[in-house]
Amino acid sequence: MFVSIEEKKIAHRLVENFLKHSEKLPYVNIGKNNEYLGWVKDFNLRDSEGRKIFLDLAKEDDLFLLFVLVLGWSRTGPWENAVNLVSYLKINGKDKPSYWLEESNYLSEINLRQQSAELIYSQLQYEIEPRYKISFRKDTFRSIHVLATKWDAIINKLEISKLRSDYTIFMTYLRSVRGLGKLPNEKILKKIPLILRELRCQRIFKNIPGELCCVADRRVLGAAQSLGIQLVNPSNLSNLIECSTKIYKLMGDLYDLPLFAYKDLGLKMSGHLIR
DNA sequence: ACGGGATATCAACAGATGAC
DNA sequence: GTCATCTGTTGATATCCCGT
Repeated sequence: MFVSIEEKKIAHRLVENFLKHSEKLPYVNIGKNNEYLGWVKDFNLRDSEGRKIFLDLAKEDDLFLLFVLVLGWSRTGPWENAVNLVSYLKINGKDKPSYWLEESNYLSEINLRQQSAELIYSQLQYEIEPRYKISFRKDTFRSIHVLATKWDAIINKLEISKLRSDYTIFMTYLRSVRGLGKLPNEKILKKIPLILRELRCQRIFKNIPGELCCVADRRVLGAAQSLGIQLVNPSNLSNLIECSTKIYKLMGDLYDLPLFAYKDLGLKMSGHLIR
């Protein structure tokens, strides 16, 4: 996809602005070389004993939770729900694929979900209070079960992708699994790059290209539109990759975050920048 | 204060539209 | 006609709103 000189200028300004204000953005962790360190590196949450909640993706259970996070985040609702769901599973020892493989377990988790949401709220210390009451969607649990049934295959595809240095193998496979979307037959798409982004950020797989790591969700697309950056509608895997590639060309190792944060930067910049 | 219906929100999907 | 892109619909659920 074509990147114009004007788009490069817009991106440059946005990145400058983003870096200047990144400390005020609760969801942003930035490293010494102005690179994004990843979302799961630090959720800005602590358990009752004051220990930070985060995912170490070198551990298989935490890797499983990264996928759960993505499933939760791909649902409607405040993003806090996804983070709290992952924290609930981690703190309460429900972070193993084998647990979710059992049909009786995932069905009982559905029934428990209201209590679980209240439980985790009482178990955590928040640096920033969630905006709404924590709640867990029913359909997310079925998807976690499906994830568990495909877990070995998913790991296998990741390994093959690593060996061949082609992570579209993994993406294509994940996209093909039915039941990871909110309906039993639906599939996941938009948030697939997030998985690769977090793995790249933690350097678990060292040959993941940044071009496959930018999320283009509604918020990112909206920001691009109001800034005058042209992105295709990521309605299938090839569009998604095209979109992610262009964002990476513009933003580098900050990925989609400057665009994601655009709203929160309270920008006066769009007026000057576009014509 | 409480329950039920309407509304807003989002991503995925499928059908419609447009370009060649 | 084929392929890619655009648009409208679908479905779950939290929140809002109103009557009781």
